[in-house]
Amino acid sequence: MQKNLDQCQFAVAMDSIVGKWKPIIIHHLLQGKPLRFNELRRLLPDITQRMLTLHLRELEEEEIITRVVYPQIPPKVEYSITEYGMSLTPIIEALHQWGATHIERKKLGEAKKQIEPD
Amino acid sequence: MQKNLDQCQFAVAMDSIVGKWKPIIIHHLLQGKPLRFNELRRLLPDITQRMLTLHLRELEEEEIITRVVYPQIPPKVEYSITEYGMSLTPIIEALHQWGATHIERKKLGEAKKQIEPD
DNA sequence: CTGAATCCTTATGGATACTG
DNA sequence: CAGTATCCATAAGGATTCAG
Repeated sequence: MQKNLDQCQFAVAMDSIVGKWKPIIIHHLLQGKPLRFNELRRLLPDITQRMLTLHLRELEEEEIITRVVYPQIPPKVEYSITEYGMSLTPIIEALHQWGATHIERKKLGEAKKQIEPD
Repeated sequence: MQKNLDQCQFAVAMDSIVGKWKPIIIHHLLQGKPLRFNELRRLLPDITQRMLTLHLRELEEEEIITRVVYPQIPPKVEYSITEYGMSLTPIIEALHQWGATHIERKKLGEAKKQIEPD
């Protein structure tokens, strides 16, 4: 048992969720309903097309989501969570719950910095 | 309720744990025993002094850990988890557990890429 | 022992315009 | 509708050296 096994385990897990928009994309797809590209864009008002595409490609590469193209005009593409992706539920839910609990503390911290800068 | 509240919650949570070595530093300090700078270095064989210092400073700033300096020669500094830091337990444990479960899959995926490159 | 300072490379994210 | 293609700015991480 080498000393950095723990580090590798964390690295593997973090790899799957690090990225500004990855957790929330996974979160929405974990609801179960396949979502189209523009549906995701509406759910993430501030994301750019480029970043949405990039993150979806990465999640697909990691087999966390699947991408299904319906060959029709206009194009239709649906993204869904995979079984493997569903295994991330405990992580995503823990993050979501913790964020909900501590968002106010963070906002107070930011406000304090405005008043008493270092 | 604005549409991006979820995004903010994830962002707040991710802020606390994103960083190549943050999860494992928190993980070790969550064991309860205060650790000295060089003890952490031994637990993280591949980290550089600079990165350990930087991450500890960030965790301290976020009030996830505390830093106690014992004014003596040679210097002694101990890092401990705070109550606030302990609230990250569900996230850190979920990451650790998921990584332990899926590390083999990842390694197989890497090996496959060697054989069948894109 | 516990750092700080400097310099450097790469990764990440975004703005904007264009397309089948 | 669902993307690409460029170009750019900043953040993150690392190697190395120096210091109280």
